[in-house]
Amino acid sequence: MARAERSDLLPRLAEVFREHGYEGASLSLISQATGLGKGSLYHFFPGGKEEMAQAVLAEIDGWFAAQVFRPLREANDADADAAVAAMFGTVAAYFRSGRRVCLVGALSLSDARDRFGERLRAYFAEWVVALSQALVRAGHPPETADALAEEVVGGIQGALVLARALDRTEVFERILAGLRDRCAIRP
Amino acid sequence: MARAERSDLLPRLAEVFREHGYEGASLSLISQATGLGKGSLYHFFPGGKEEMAQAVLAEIDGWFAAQVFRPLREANDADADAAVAAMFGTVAAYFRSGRRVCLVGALSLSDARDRFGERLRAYFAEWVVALSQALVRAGHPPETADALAEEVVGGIQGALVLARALDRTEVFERILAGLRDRCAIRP
DNA sequence: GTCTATAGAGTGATAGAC
DNA sequence: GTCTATCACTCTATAGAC
Repeated sequence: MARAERSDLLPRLAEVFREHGYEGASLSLISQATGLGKGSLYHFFPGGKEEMAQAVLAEIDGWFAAQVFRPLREANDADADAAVAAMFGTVAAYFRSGRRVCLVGALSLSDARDRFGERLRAYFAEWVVALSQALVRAGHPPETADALAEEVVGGIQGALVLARALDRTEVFERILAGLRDRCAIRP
Repeated sequence: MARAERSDLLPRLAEVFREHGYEGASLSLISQATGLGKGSLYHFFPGGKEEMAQAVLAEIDGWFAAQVFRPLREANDADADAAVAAMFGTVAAYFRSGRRVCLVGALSLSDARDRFGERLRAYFAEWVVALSQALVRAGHPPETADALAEEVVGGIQGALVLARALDRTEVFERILAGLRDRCAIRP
């Protein structure tokens, strides 16, 4: 039986935090989800629950940097519009059409915001900047691109809230389609 | 010393739930915030913390019904556009430009969603329907009004997430201005 | 006495830290 | 596994209004 590695634990840890939030993710739930005893968990994360959540946030940040932010930044003028369109597909798949919560957004609304403040800020700030730059390269006026990017990134978070409250994934899909439409350049 | 009444407690209770979430709102915090001992709290809310949260949600629902949903529903064709505009002002004031969390939205993302599912669903469903009807009366095509209403109600929730994560109230104001603009009829 | 509101010690269960 | 702290909650006791 192969020994566990810290990086192998992160996806399961992330699911527990997404499903139960920071406070609701008890060590016994985490222990159950990972199959590891408390002793092993403290071996991998000496800082306890806070370090586990920080590691999860760092991994989410890394995934979005590679799969979402970088493609937006690296697109040139010719494929910037396609990169923006691809972002909506990537995001819809990641959030499973609204069935999966955005941990960063959920923590931003929760009591744990102060604990992870800078990480939450950096995630959304990087997303807005990368999207705004891609929108400009796609032909949007620079003076409105920042506001549009904020509206889109916020709109995705709102779509998650609404789809979850109404328990209807179509709402998520429909809002994302509308946002994608607003990013398209009209001749 | 005047005796407390259940209805006097609700605003303070609501603040505790908004600031700490359902799980984070411990009875000792609630006791401290209300100045009441556990005995008094269980006198008013025999069902404990869950009944407290249900009562808070019912009051929030009632406030929005009177201040937001009803004005939208009662507007006639001539003042529907003004009613929609007024909604944005009411909402911005209620959420203190993004400094205050929407308890309904936060619970929808949290572990407590299943506990309050129907209440959360009803709140957003009523908001979307009332707004959509007002948009139609203001002159929007009926076939796109539902989607626009979802985009606006979701957009407000997303604006709260983003403004809180970035810790910038201007982001909330700017997104709401953009949404209000999308509700205006263009000749 | 009854009713309503109050306070808080005490319950077992479970939390996170180690 | 062991630790202490804290959780939601119960229970008893007490106050004054009627």
